Amino acid sequence: MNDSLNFIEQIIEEDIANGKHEGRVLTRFPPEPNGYLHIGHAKAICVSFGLAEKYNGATNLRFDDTNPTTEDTEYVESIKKDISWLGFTWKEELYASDYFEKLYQFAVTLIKKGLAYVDDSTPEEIAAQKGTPTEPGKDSPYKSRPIDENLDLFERMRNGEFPDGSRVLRANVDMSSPNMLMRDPIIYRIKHEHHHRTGDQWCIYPMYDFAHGQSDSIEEITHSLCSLEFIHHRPLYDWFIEKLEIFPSKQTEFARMNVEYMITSKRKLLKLVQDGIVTGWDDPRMPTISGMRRRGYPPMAIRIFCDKAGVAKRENTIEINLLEACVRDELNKTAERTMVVLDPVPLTITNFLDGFEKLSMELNPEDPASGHREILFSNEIFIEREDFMKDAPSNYFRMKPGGLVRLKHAFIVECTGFDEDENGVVTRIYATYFPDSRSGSDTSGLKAKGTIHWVNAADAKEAEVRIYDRLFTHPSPGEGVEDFMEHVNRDSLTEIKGAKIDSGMEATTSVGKQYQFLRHGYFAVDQDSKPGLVVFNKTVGLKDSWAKEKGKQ
RNA sequence: UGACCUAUGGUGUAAUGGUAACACUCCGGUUUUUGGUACCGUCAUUCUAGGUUCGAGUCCUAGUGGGUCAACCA
Repeated sequence: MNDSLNFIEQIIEEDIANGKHEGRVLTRFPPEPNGYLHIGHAKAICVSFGLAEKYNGATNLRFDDTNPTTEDTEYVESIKKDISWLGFTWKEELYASDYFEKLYQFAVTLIKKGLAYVDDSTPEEIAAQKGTPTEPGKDSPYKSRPIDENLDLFERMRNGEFPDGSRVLRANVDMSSPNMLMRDPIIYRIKHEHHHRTGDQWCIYPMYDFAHGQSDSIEEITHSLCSLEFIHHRPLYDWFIEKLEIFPSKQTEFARMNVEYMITSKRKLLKLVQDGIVTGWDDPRMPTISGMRRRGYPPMAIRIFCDKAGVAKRENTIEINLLEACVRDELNKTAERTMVVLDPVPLTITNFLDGFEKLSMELNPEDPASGHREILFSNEIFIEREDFMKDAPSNYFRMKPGGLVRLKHAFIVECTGFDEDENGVVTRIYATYFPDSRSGSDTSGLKAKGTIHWVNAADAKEAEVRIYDRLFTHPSPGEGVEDFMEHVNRDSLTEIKGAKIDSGMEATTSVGKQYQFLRHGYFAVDQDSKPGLVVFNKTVGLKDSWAKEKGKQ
């Protein structure tokens, strides 16, 4: 594989070489249970779980549930499902809320050391004290409150004696620091709110900065990997660990992955759902893990994609075609082949008389072990409307009057004519077949430049096929416009009702099963399928060099 | 009038002071009973200017561009 190391791997290998933490590697994935996981989370998961896996370590799944206002158990299950689906296993399932008592004691320790104080200032006053990035802050009038008073007040905060917002606990750091986060950050706030796990046990809750690093430390996380925007938090992360004299977890930041035509903002994703642009969080067009799963992206393709995108510290936007290339690559190896006609036009084989012929179709030419399936051929079949042209250019290798074409897995046929309606729309095509040109035992000596797929009319079933285009018309949705909704592609879904599949194939379908529709692309069976009507989602198309050729004219 | 992060083909990632490499895209070609797959080929004066060095993408200095930081969110 690739023997060069990314910068985090270099750090880890150096730590191992130095015998740090006895060479142990323990990472964590810390989602907040307030939404669904998306492609950006997939990247974070692949980095934290992947690195631990690589260095014989482990990863804890820790829900960062310190804000009861927005969080809910409902999300816990979907997050666990998504991580498992990606193929990762966590060592322990943990919750920051498990540490509320410990965290409270940490805060008491800080107060006793004169490193935290209760502040009675209003939110507006605190904001004013903070200053701006270019101007230093000013000390709060409560900064020098005596330790005993702080201890008493903090305990009374816990006991519920004060209303929401009336007081906070602040770390006593440095209001003149150039790093805004070091300007006496709030570490506890009062919220008389029901928590999804601790119920009404608490009415004060720790802030991110006073929960995350300490949770890492409690679990003895060796490498706490997060995205670049947390880099300013690191001095504070280290400050708490130093002052509390607890296990020295280390935070390392890497750039989050952006993908063309995708958004990962929770607020924007929610807007798409609420406005009915998509049918839900798991709509196959959504960049959520559940959406990609429904669309038919194999988990391994997503993992390989994240891996190929790499790990570094600069802003990046990965091309969507890398993701699609990974999906095709995976599906090419695993998807069962089948012939499906999306836009059917009947073809009559005029010299094939009554009855039918049994033919054998390989399930996957990339995997000889996959075997074969029997299909029927008769004098009445459907072919793809776009596989026939009345007046075709010489570089068109498909069916055209007087031309030869191979019917995949069957025979070479010669087009002898066609019917059309008053609008010039072709309603039926006629051809003769060459009995000695049967696939696998062709002795005809004929050469057909093109091969097209077909479905036998007598046993054809109708299916619904949903074709997806990008959800946005711009690779960076929202860029250069006031509202990202201006870049929504209002035509991202095409529903095809009368596609033709053969009954033998229909019998093999089950929700989630992936197929390659020959010459079209990869499709997955959708959960909306009903008895008698299979619904497919188009996962991704095959590369189409004919479309490219046509586009040149 | 600040601090921090960052700068290598179209995109992303390597090269750890010694011939700028790999993947995807693009373009061209070979093979092909999927216009798929597979395979081959083309595509870069490493942001700028100085400096250190026999030698700099890499180290130093200054500039420039991009990003982040002023939630009782995470």
